[in-house]
Amino acid sequence: MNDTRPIRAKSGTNHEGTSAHNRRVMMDALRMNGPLSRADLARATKLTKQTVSNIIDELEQDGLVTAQEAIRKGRGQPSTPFRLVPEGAFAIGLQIDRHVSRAIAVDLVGNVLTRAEANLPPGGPSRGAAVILKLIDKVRRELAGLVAQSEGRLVGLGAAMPGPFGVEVTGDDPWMMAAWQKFPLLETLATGTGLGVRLQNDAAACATAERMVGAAHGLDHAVCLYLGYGIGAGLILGGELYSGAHGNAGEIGMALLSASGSPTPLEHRASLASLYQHLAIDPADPGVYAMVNELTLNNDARINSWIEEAVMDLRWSVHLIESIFDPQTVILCGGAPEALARRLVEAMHPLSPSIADRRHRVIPRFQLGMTDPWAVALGAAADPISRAFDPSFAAILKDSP
Amino acid sequence: MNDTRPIRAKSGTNHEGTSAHNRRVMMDALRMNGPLSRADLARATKLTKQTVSNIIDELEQDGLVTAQEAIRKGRGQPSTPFRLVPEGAFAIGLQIDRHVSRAIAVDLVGNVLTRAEANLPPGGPSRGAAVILKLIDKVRRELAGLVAQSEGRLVGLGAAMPGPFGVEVTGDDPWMMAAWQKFPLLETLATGTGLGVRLQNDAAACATAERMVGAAHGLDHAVCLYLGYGIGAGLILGGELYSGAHGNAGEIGMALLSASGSPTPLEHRASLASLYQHLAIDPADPGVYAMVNELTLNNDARINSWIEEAVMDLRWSVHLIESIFDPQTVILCGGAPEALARRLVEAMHPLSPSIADRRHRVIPRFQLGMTDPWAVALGAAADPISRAFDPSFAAILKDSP
DNA sequence: CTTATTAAGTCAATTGTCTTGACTTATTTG
DNA sequence: CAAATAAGTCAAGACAATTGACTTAATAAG
Repeated sequence: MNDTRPIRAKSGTNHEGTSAHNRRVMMDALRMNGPLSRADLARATKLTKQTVSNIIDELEQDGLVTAQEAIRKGRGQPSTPFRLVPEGAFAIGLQIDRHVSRAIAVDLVGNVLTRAEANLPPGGPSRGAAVILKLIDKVRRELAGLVAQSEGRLVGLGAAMPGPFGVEVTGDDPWMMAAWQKFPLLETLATGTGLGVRLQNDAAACATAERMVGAAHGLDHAVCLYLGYGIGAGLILGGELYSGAHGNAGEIGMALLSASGSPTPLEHRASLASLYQHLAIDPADPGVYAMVNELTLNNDARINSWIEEAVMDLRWSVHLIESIFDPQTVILCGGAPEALARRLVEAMHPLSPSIADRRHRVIPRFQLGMTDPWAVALGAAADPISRAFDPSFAAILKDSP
Repeated sequence: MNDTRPIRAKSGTNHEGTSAHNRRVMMDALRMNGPLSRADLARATKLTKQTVSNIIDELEQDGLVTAQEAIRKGRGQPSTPFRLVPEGAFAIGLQIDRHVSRAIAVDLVGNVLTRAEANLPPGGPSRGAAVILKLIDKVRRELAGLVAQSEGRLVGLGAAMPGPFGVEVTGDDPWMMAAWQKFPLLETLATGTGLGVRLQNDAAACATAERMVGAAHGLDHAVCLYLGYGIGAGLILGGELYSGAHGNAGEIGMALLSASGSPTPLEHRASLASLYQHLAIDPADPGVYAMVNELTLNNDARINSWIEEAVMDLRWSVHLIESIFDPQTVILCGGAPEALARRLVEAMHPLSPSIADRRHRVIPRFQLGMTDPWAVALGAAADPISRAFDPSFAAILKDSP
């Protein structure tokens, strides 16, 4: 019996896993509910007062939470609410887009401290990598200037770029995304910055941002429809970001709009790329965002006709997402100019009847999320924070670090 | 500060959570890899030999694992492999279909011990509930006759029926599924049997079955396309069944086949319902399964024309699933007669090019799973087993029981 | 054939973390 | 001012994993 096949198994856990989880649960409770007393935390987490006291002491010593003024609220000893300390941790987020890269520094609660962007030189990573590293360094030094000892509290670097990953790019590739795909980005960033690095696609990053500080805050099942140069979905399933087997979950842009005839990917119709084509403008022009915004505000006829078309496809997408994921809400977020995004969300009503038409619904089926060119970078930065502090199955297991 | 709003938080954990998790991890490792020695388990789970020894002792005492003969494999003391004891636990599965109900008893490793089916009287649950309870009781007593003390080892009752749940049924409803939807099924089953009961839709049940003993065994990301009277998808995401916010995730049958024009739900074209309509036969006839099977084997022209149409829609579905979920594989399973399912899987090739075309792929993109009218009942029974013994985040937390 | 080496598994003590129950503190109510 | 109530602490205890030395049983090497 030459038994060399690897044994596959989930990892076990031990006391430290327990403790790590409980710490995360405390932080999560404070993030979701605002300041809470130790007694509140004990009730909410089903741990004992004593355990909570010990953990809160630890977190306070680590500079992650702090006590507020005691509150009298009836009989009994006044309670001492604790809250998260924003300066308790920082993370850097990096967005690599087709012709621009953005870096951002955020704190524990998602405040943006500093940010910077740079145009990416043509030619892909061969020259772009250096630009990116410089950009990260700039943001990092600015952060260090703003906050003493920020370096020691940097929990990681999150990167986001358009997906899909691990697939040969076929067809035209004006922005050298194929080259970026092949480039050892994670290694370059890790060695270049000395930080832990993770990569996700831009839709997933947006979902992470919406979950930390946006419309998906506190929701365990939400889908973010990211309308950017392409279109994708970021999936919050069961309280965690879902990435699929190869990090490509949510690539709804590839979904085909009909089963027969000449199948058109959603992306060819509902995406900024299709809008640019419709308007016959150059997407590489740095002024497109403002231009589209203004055209939208001016009720431009070509924009309107595109919206009319796109809305049909977006309604279809929302219906599809609701049927397949059964989420609490669908959020439109990401790279579209704000005025356009608003118009789209308005124009979507009425939505197609779906399984999501529930009688006692309180959260809207479809809503507008962040419309900010920085949303992806913010989400990229939110990822390391989330990995470091949010409760998750993986964090309990022994093989996570 | 009248603070009566509920505080939402994840629950903490303690020693028992740790221990429960580690027990589950052991069982899971044995299920996935076959018999393993304590030393193997220690390496695989990253726990110490000593811890593994203790846990295995416990599991052995509980009758869940047992030692096999020692194996000499080189230097050193021979190892003693342990394996799961099938008779260590049992569960009952119940399928409520449109005109028939099936009950099944399975053991810890998914062996079917006994099963029975009964036609459901017309009129929905008012008369059907009694039939179902009698059916469960029959299977339960047969199980007790086969295995001494099976009652004490029954971990629960799993029920499966067509979804979606919590939605008004509109349109025609020949099988009173609306009445079943409103009926307090869980309560009736729980009080009628004294067992813990959970409900899922039939596609989810199939996925659970495929994961325990079928094509999804050992996979963490798999989607089961369930072709039955309707069509749905059972989702294994991140190693666990995903049900969405309201238990309706995977209702792909409602997905629309085109974004514009007159949108047709997938279900209207790719489902046995559509086949029956195409063949102009009565789906309530208990002989349909055999009839369709025979027609398929006889290369019937009407079947072939339906297949030709359906395959286009199924290709679209697989492409959609791959784009959105990025799974390791897609499995066709469930209620279609075996010959038909085989023909469909063959006819699906070549699949539409998708993100799932990876260079070093070993698991097929699309494959045939269980084609057995009992698959849904089996999956229903697998669910309590999985809940009782598989590692999961929920099992670690304090509020799970 | 003897000894070294290797690996599986056990024993007993230790450590880390949560729990328990009694106690202290601070406030409101009557 | 005493009783009631709630927050929070203290110290001991319980539980489960870890540690390191030890035992057992096999093969390999000289």
